[in-house]
Amino acid sequence: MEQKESRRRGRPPAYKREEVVEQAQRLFWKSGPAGVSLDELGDATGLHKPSLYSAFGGKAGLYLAALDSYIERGAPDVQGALARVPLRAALEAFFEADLDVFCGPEGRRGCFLIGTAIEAAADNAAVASRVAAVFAGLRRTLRARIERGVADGDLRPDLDVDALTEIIVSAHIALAVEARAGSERTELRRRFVSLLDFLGGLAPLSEA
Amino acid sequence: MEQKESRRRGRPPAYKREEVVEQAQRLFWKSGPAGVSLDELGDATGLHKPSLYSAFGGKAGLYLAALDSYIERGAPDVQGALARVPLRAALEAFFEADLDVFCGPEGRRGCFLIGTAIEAAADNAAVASRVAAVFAGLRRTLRARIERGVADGDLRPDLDVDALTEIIVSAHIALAVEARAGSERTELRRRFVSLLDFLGGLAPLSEA
DNA sequence: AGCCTTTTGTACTAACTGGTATATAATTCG
DNA sequence: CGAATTATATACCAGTTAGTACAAAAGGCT
Repeated sequence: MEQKESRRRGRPPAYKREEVVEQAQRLFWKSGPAGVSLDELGDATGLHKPSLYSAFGGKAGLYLAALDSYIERGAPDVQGALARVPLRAALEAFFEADLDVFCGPEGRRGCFLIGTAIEAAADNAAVASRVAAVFAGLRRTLRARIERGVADGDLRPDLDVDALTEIIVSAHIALAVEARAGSERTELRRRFVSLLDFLGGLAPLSEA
Repeated sequence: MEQKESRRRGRPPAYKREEVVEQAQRLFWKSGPAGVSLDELGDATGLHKPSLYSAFGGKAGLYLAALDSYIERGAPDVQGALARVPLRAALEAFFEADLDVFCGPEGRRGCFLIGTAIEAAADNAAVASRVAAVFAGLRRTLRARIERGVADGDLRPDLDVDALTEIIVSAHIALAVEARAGSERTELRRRFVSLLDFLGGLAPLSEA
């Protein structure tokens, strides 16, 4: 049995860690890790620098926390979207979930990972390994879903699953980049629908 | 007849503008606009800050010059690659030209425009409009080449040219992002070959 | 030569950078 | 209550930032 952690000694923190991370993530997302200062982060989170420093070990640590939060909670819900059937509905939901995040209420800011982590990955091994892991995981998940589509009879069995996976991954990345570049959500939706129509047209993904 | 510009009065500049822009571009490419200081730019270009300032009007102007230089001279030679026949060879050359730039001798730094301009586009209208123009031009060029492929008999005439164009553009963007994220050139080549095989497999792009 | 124009190099500034020392406030434990 | 512990807030630091003032240099023009 796990017993509830006995209350910590000393003065209790005046902030909730997740809220701080969330605000920091918003700033990093908008301006990139290099474009945000500790002062701005302090203003936005309400924390003063010493608290930020003791809680996260500095700007790099705070950015890493924001990245982990994105990976665990903020990123598009791939699993949920891909649970749908048939395959076409799953992929449509996948791309729509992308746009929910990339063109959400905060504006057209693209993907936090693709947009900022790649900037930071060059000189931060911890970031680089997370980026690699996320891409690898996405490929694995998509390929598994497409293979299930073949098993379900949603897809012609003679198509190259790896190539199809790459097409979907590439479209995902391109959506993130073009959202960030300012494309309208409706325009981006038009594109992935056109892609799915194309794939469906040459090897119909059946409706059952 | 144009007569040679009479030599300017005053002390002649001790630098060549293009060389300065080239060095600045190298730095911006590696670390992003926000990650480079005027001091670093001064060191790398050999220019002192007042010269940089009078020639480009500050960091933003220098970045814009680097971006324009990339668009005009540094970016992959799309026209040259797409001049080949048949269509498959043209697209192969197009992606190979991408990799020449994205994974060139300077390392895996991706696409200058996709990697850095998107960071800067958010708060710089001049950058945003260039990014939009480049993407639009690339789409136009690719679509025209694919249409020619249909006319040449390289491609089944019933396929959706717009969707095909988007697949190629998406692959181009994804190559840039993944190169930046650290993927090996051979791995990236494997991907676009697999994509072209896939497209060729379902609607053979004839060899003649 | 001597004047004009333009670039160069040094030195400077005021603001900002990430990070920290220190004193104080809030809480638990005894 | 008082001691121990943890967090907060202010003030500070040394280094860096983008940008500038100014005098000297280098060329053309007459």
